[in-house]
Amino acid sequence: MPTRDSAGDNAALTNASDIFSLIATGAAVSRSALLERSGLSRVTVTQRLNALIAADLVEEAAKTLPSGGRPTRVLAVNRRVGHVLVANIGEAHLHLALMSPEPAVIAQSTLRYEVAEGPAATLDRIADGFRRLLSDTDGGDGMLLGIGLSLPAPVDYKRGRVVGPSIMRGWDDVDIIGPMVGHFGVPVYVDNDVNLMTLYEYRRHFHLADDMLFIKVGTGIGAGFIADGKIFRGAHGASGDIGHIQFDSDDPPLCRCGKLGCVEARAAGWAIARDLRAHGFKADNARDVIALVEEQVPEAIMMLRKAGRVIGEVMADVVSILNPGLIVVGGTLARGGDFLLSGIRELVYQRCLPLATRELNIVLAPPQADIALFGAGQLVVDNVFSPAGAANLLNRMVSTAVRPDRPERARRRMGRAG
Amino acid sequence: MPTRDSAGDNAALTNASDIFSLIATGAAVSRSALLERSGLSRVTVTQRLNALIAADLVEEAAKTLPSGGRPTRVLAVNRRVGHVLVANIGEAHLHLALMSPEPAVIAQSTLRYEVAEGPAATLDRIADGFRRLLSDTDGGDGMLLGIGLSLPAPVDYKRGRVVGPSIMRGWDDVDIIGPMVGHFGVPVYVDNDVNLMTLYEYRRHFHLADDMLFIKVGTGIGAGFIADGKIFRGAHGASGDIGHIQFDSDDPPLCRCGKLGCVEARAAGWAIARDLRAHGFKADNARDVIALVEEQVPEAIMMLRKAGRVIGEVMADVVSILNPGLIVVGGTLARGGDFLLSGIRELVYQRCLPLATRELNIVLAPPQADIALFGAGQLVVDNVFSPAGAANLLNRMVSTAVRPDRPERARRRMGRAG
DNA sequence: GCAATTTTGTATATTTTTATACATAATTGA
DNA sequence: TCAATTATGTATAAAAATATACAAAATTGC
Repeated sequence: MPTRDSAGDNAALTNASDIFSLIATGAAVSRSALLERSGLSRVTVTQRLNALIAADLVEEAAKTLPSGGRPTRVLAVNRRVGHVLVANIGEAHLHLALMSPEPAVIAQSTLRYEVAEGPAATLDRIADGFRRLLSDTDGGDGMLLGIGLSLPAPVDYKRGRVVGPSIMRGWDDVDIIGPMVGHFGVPVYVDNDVNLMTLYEYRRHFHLADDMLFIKVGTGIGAGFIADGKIFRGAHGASGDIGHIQFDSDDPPLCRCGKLGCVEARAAGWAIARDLRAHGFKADNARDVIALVEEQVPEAIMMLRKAGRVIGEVMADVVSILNPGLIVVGGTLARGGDFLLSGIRELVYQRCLPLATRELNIVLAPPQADIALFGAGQLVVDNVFSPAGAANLLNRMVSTAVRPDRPERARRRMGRAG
Repeated sequence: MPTRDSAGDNAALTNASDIFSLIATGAAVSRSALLERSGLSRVTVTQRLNALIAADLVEEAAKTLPSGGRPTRVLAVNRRVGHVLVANIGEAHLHLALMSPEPAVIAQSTLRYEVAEGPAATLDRIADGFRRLLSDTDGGDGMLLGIGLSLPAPVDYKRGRVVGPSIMRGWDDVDIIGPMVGHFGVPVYVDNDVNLMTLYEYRRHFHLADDMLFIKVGTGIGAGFIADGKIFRGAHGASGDIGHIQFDSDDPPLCRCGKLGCVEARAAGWAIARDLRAHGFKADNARDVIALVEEQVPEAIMMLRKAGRVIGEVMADVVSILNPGLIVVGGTLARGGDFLLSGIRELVYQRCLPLATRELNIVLAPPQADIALFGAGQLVVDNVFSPAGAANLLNRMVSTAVRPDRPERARRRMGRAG
């Protein structure tokens, strides 16, 4: 049986991971909520909470909640408990960031690269960039909690690998997690960029809903889905591939995937840009299309409205299949606002039975940059603060003796209870 | 602090609900697995397990597993621990059954009724029928664990109510659970029949898969979906409504729902029967269609193949959206075998990208009657044996002092350990 | 036939948790 | 102003769980 003092405090700390997780995930932010959610006795909750407070992992917020008697003290994870590293791997850029657990950007950098460099070299550049971010910020507060990577390709989440040929040439079935864990020795998570956008929109803006369908309409078209509060990924990480659903029409356009009549070939940014070029306009991508719409160019507006109806057509099928209560539309073309949304709504309300649509909300995502990057941060935090992740994290903390920075006077403020 | 003996045994029993749940759900069926899954110490596991064995809730199977040393003893819930009551409410029949927890039928009965009788009268008839089943079998072993009801309409599972106008006229937003709980005082679960079919097919035949899409092709067409081992129901219980997805064609047929061109209007049993009648054949429903197919009537075969392609068309969209690893086709028309399946496969493999289909299995459900009824039984058992359900169940058992029947000599075989 | 291995049984000391109790703090409303 | 209410703090006895240890059972393989 280990003697008291440092080893004893460490045992108390690792024993408190369940309380830490409840606070860190927001599932319980007061002593009474901890009592209720943990199933432990009041004395044990106090003992474990005191261990977390003594270690500066948890703090009592200045905020209290009125209760009719003594006010309830709100608890929160110390924001200096640690940080996460995230990267959004695009087709031409690597966007890296060091973030606090909110997640909020502490520092960031953007590197140009080419897919042809291949995954090994790219992951090394990302690792180098991460190290530079850490050294530039003097290592940030506390410890590195984990790393998140976003990719514009289908990802088998469990295996942490890109699945199938995709625009990320050379990345198919490549181990991404292994090298990154080798570099930093922390948990690493990889996911598809639309899934990460979906996660972030949900957690930041729509977390009160049980489920949410997110449609990303930009250069390409994709969807992410939250079911019972969690991302739904499908058997191989390829769910939400609505851009390549085809439907018949006269003279169906050829898609980049090689099939005829795909939704993407009709309504994606690149397809609208193509049609605008055919009308003599200068447009290469979704951003150019939106610029023309914002200039009130009638042809651009007409094509965006038409794209809305095409997207609405496939949305109607999705609504029949998934029965979502909320649809959020984001991505570059979403900046077209009601020009896009009205077409989506028209087809969805026209095609679906009333049962599926009478309580369905279709809204635009709030404008914000780098959503996939923030989604990667959110993914890391969600995993690291989960019950299993918290146990692992506290074990890591006691074994490396790294605690959040804390002034001398605060050290060991609380003795062991009971 | 309660004194020992009866009260002490009861506390030991309710304290053992977590162990009971692990065994009952099959998550752990040996002492070492219980040790690993419960997180408790070996002595505590033994103490709680002994309490369950003493109460005849759990038994050591004759079966053992070789381990290289002393063989591992397999544990199982005593099948006399209790029973469940289930009802499949159809459009013209009520099919009731008393089942053991496997679930397996102990006794059953079928009653004719009319939807127009309304929910209150119908639920009373079901309650009467349930009481008759109980009295005919002398109450069955142990206690009544719970009740499950299957309905051919969208069901908001959390609220236990039919949602929206449906073929169950008069049932919209009616409280079904309340009256049934009032009658029997046990947990009651209500779900859509296709969801229950999906659950049963999954748990009985395909439980090793992470996800499964089930298509019921009969009089109507509907789908159920298992994601991460659980039924996915959508925001209002209306997911899987693929029968009313429309797609364009010349002269689209009118559906029963009032829209034009629905999948159901083209490929459901009633639609094929309509087309066969137009060709002079005598056919009213899916069963009649299959009878003609089994007689090798060319027109019936041609229409079934065509229905397969229509269903395949919509399945292709579903595959793009959900990325399932497995599709199971059931319902009356599934008895058409490859006449139906070949069309489904043709369109799915043709329409979807290789990533979505290269590891996709499309199979027929094994032929079995009353799948929705068994699904209702499975739903009850899954809930009652869950960690929370098991805690509730053991509390109910100690408060009513009802235990599985047990001979005198086996009583209190094990004293309290430690 | 027997040693090694793995599972299961039982006992006891130590640690942890819970139950119970008394007390203080900080509102809230009459 | 003060009693009532709710949250939080602290202490102690009792109960539960864990760690540790020794032993027996039932294979398995040489």
